[in-house]
Amino acid sequence: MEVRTVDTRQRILDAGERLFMAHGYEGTSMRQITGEAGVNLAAVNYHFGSKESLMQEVFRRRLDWLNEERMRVLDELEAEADGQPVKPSAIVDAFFGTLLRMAGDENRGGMTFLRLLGRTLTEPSEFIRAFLAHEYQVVMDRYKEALFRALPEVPKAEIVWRFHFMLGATSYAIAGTDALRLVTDWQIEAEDSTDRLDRLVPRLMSFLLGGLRAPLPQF
Amino acid sequence: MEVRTVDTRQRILDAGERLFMAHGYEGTSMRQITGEAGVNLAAVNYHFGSKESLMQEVFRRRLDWLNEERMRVLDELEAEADGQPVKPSAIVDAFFGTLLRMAGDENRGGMTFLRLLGRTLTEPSEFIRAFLAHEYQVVMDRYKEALFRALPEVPKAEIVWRFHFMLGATSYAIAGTDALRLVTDWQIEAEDSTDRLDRLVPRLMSFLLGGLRAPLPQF
DNA sequence: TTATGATTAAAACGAACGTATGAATCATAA
DNA sequence: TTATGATTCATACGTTCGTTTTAATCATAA
Repeated sequence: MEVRTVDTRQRILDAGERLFMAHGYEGTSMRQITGEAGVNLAAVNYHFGSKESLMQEVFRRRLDWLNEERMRVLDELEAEADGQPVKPSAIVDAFFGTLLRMAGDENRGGMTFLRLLGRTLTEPSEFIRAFLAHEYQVVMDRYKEALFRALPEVPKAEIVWRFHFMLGATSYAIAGTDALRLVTDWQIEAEDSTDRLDRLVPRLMSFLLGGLRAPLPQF
Repeated sequence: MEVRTVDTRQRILDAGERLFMAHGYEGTSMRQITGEAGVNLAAVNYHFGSKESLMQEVFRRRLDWLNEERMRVLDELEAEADGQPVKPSAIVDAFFGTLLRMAGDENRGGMTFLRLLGRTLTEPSEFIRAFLAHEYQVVMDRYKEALFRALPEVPKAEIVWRFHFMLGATSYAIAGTDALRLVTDWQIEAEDSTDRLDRLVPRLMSFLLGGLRAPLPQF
């Protein structure tokens, strides 16, 4: 628990976060990580035990705060609502807005972690899916229940699907700052990256709410 | 160009498609692929040259048809419209509906390819991103232009963003038949897989159109 | 039937992987 | 100052990776 230790752990976590984001879990080697972190190759196994454990720690460091924050905000909303259902827009903002606003906070991983999370949600190795499922379970259930109460006229299965679609749109919007160039070329280049994030939140929120409240499909 | 050759190539492509879908590009080894295909290890390099080229061929085999079909459908729609803008719902269906309906056709890769595509869009290795960008460029531009004309009152940048969000929701909906269990547990289990797909298309379409036509965000 | 080119097969290549080891170095408390 | 436990370091281990090589086998045309 000395200065150097904390520093080394931190440097490894930071490098891992960035490299896993850029090249994926399998595509990143321990030598890349320790190289970028400027520490010895053996440091990862000494401090974290294994590459898998490092990956988990990279996520835990950020998700613990995020999930607590999501719980806290929803608690607040439900307290304010005083028994009444919380507005859908407030629920969506509490879940996705909180996530997106993380990207503005470099101390919480900023864009890097957000993009890592986005890409990991669609490329889960077995061990990472199990880990994420476990970390997310409780929060997910709370938010689903809140949406059920907020939209009593919408079938629950439909809400679950739309939650899923919202997750996808958000993951992709985050993960794909590069893939974005696949869809667009020039239209968005003008905005710099912080400006882009500021505008992304309301843009995405409008889209998500529009989708959530769309007319029900006719089978 | 004999029977055995064609068969070997096909078996490798099928195995590669399935394994890349399940474990990602980096997470799949040539020995897994040739093992599952029941061919010799050297067959991949003989027939495709390298692992990267195999990956590209796995995509090309499906995307060529998909992109042609998307072009054909949009051509038809614009011919019918006879100079007038095509309805947004028709454009969305031509792009995303065509994609989703591929999943019902086992001869075109079915769910397997669709999920591979979905996950690859968020985990692109450099070489794969370049390849997809090249394959998609022309089709994307056509559809963007069609949407610009269909929604003249919406700023172009906004349309591009929303196209991007729609891509994300769709990718995730496809790729995440497993990750889905992260969000839901029981609600959807009841439906079997073909039934699920039949219902997914209208569900997703409602969501996408709701998002596309949502009120513009206030900055 | 034999010659030829295409394909398959077995084996090996060097490189890179994640991990483990044991000695050197550090910070700290006695 | 010395002893002790924590950390860093260089190095090596055994595996697995994608690829290459060389020989065997196949199908086909002369």
